[in-house]
Amino acid sequence: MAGVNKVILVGNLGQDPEVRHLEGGASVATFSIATSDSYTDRDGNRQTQTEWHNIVMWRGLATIAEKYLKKGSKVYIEGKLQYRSYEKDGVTRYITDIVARDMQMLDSRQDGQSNNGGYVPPTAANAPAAQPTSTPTPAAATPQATPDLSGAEGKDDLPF
Amino acid sequence: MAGVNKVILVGNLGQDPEVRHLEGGASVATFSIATSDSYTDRDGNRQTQTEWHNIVMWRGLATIAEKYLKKGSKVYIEGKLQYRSYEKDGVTRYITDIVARDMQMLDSRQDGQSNNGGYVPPTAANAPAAQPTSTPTPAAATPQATPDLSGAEGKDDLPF
Amino acid sequence: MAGVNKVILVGNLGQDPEVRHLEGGASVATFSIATSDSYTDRDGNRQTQTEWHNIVMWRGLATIAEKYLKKGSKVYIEGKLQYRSYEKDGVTRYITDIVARDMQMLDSRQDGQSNNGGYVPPTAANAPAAQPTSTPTPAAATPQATPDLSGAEGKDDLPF
Amino acid sequence: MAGVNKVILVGNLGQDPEVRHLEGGASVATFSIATSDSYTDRDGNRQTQTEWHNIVMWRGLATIAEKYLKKGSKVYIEGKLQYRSYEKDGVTRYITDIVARDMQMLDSRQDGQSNNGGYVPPTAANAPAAQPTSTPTPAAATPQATPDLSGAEGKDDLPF
DNA sequence: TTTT
DNA sequence: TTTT
Repeated sequence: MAGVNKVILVGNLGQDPEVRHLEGGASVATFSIATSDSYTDRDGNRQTQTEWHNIVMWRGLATIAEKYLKKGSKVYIEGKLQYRSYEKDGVTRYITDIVARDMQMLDSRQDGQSNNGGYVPPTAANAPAAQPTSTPTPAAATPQATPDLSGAEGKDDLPF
Repeated sequence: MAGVNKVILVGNLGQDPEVRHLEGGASVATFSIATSDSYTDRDGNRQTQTEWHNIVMWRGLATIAEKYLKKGSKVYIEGKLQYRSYEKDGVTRYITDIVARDMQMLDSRQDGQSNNGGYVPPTAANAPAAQPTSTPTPAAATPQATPDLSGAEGKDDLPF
Repeated sequence: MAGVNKVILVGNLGQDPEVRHLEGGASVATFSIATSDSYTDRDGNRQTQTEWHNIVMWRGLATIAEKYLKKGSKVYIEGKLQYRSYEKDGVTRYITDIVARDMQMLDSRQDGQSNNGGYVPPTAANAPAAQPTSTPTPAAATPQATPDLSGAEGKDDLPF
Repeated sequence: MAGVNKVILVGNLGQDPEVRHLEGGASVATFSIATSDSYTDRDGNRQTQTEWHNIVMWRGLATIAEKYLKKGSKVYIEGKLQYRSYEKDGVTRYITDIVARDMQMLDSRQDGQSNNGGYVPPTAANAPAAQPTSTPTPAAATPQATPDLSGAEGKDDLPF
């Protein structure tokens, strides 16, 4: 009954999002993004450490991910940490997911065009806050990640 | 057409929240909180710099602020920066607000009790996520701050 | 003597950074960046509200800003809120700055190249964490603050 | 070669910090903190989901953790995600750590006093930002977590 | 394993 | 104007 659990990432997708459409109508997108840290070690050498984060997006965000994200895309993601485990071959595996609730595409529109040769609808490509537009319909659960009512932030305010 | 505008604060209220109930039914709470920074100046002296932030809470968050926050309360606030200006005596004044969308009370219940001698209803005192419970009905505007449907996060999800 | 004062922004520069080199050897870069919020008003019309943030960068960050940022550049900025005022014509003006302590350039290198025709040194352009290299002596810190309780964000999902 | 990897948590320690003093002189504190999420399930029942986060603190932060944190303490933590793995019984185990670079104690001094009956030195108790005091010298690594140059925040600011 |  |  307490707490703040917030993750903020900016990184690039390691592969195209994998999207599953659940029975209840909800969809989930999963993919990983890399963030890198540079530092100078005790010998004065420049080192880079890369971390790969498992991202999970539900519903509206999943739809946007499916449409607009692909391997290499740079994104801003805000979400929360969620830990889960499962049994496999008698061994328990532990997984850490970042369940997104806000996402921003950080590739310039030009890049998108030059990269995939396709036309990217301005409204979508520019979509400032890629948050679920569809209602967070309580969806079918899946064994691996929990539904998020994602993308609530900001979408709601009226300026006056 | 894009962007992230996020503020995260932990500080103490400088005064009791001031709450206004608007015609449309919405309410707004305003107050300021202090955050302090310490650093050592070039003369080796310890210095503290305190910043006072204007907080604006709408609807459900305003109600919670009215009920549970008071001068001295320590809070965690997540929100966004919003700038506004108004004319007064022929001079334009500029104001910066942090419009909250999530709030956490950081005073222990014991403290509350010892401070005000009153009983704090567990359900309320414990309110884990002090987010607006009332629906973010687009509310009546005010000349000075824009309504935020604040506290949207998380409030929406159903786990399945 | 306590607190968290953190701002996270992703936006585009409204103009080239203005850099001043101070007597002591330090330099400061200032510029503004825009973040936009979209929402649907009560008439169902799509509205956008743009906020312009004053950014201040010191020392190493100022140098990087001077070299690599220009009007239109997209950046991630982490910093803190700082308020100041000054007298002008007998009127006190209030200013809100975001003093950066981390910056990330979010334009693809290709973009940079095509935009300014210049070669962007990989080490700099890629610099993952453009943080001040020079440093005011980190001083002794010690901790502690007050009560707490709360529990807000993300309170929503279920793991399966 | 770029990225943001940031975690912000507010939660309570599940046990006293475990501190190890390494040969090189550095120390590491590890402990876990809980954050909880509440939501209403489809049957209208209030549910809580708790996540346990592994926290790693180096050097100065470790020292502060050792001195001031204990089971039940409420803290604000800012850090980064770091993944590691190790072999055990022929099975590879994966661990996710949050390497802290800023920490704030959120328990009131009064609470601390009543809890442990001890006197909390004001200078220490008041320390606003519990950041590593020791220089971020790339330190001896340990098999399980990489050194963090933690405690960068604020180190650069000049108030003017 | 914590908190409320 | 708060906190420590």
